[in-house]
Amino acid sequence: MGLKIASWNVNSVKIRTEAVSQWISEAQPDVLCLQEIKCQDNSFPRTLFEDLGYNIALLGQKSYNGVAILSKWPISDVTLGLPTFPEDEQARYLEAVIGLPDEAVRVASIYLPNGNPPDTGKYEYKLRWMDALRQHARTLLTYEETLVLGGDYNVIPTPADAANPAAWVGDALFLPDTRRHFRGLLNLGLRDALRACTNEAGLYSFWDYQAGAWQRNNGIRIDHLLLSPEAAGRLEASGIDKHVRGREKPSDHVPVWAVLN
DNA sequence: ATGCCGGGCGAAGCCCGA
Repeated sequence: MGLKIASWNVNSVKIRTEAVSQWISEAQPDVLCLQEIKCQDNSFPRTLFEDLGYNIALLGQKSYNGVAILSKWPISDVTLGLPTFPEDEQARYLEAVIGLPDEAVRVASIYLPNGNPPDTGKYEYKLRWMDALRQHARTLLTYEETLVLGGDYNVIPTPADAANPAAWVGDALFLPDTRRHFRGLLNLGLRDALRACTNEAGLYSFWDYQAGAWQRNNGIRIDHLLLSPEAAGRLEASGIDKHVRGREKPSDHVPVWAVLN
């Protein structure tokens, strides 16, 4: 069977309760990292997901951001926010240990800042956040655990990850500094799960609501699962559930997933 | 196309996302 770990920016969990429960019922992930839940912990639809058989860890925030981890297995050792960025005021990082019957797997749900427009403090914040993530990931890797850092990285890693890369030149998702910081994560020894399985172009995880981006398949791949060497050695498959974007009231992102043996 | 759609908030219109 394997351990299925997924990540999905749902763009408001309250609006997306039906879509999320439908996908969960079909895809049956063991662990699901959610981003942009856009609600405080006390208004998260907790019982809905508990009834589907999930334990829940939350770092909510009013109106914006907010991350969650759902797990069929027990959750412990929850970390709220990046330990390397304690003054961060935005709910963008949640980490927990998933207790499988005979092992533990560490998982993080990440909502990396967008960073636009690039000539502002928003971009400085993005790069600072990426520095803090790299610093923390370096520590996590010393544990030599099965580790999955899943989330909306707001990074287009390469031109092959955009339908129209020229349109993203100068954008905070694709600037050389952004891509350099992302490579910094990979160069720690983390592996992009999807790219460990395929070099195929045309695989996207986000399509803008505007300008018929979905209808034209004008997408970008910005949601990623980064794996420690221990996790990468167990990787059986990885994919993107593109069809979810074509449903009623979709998020602009779709679920990405990996299966470990 | 530095906002065309679609969220939140809160009850009109602005802030935000990528």
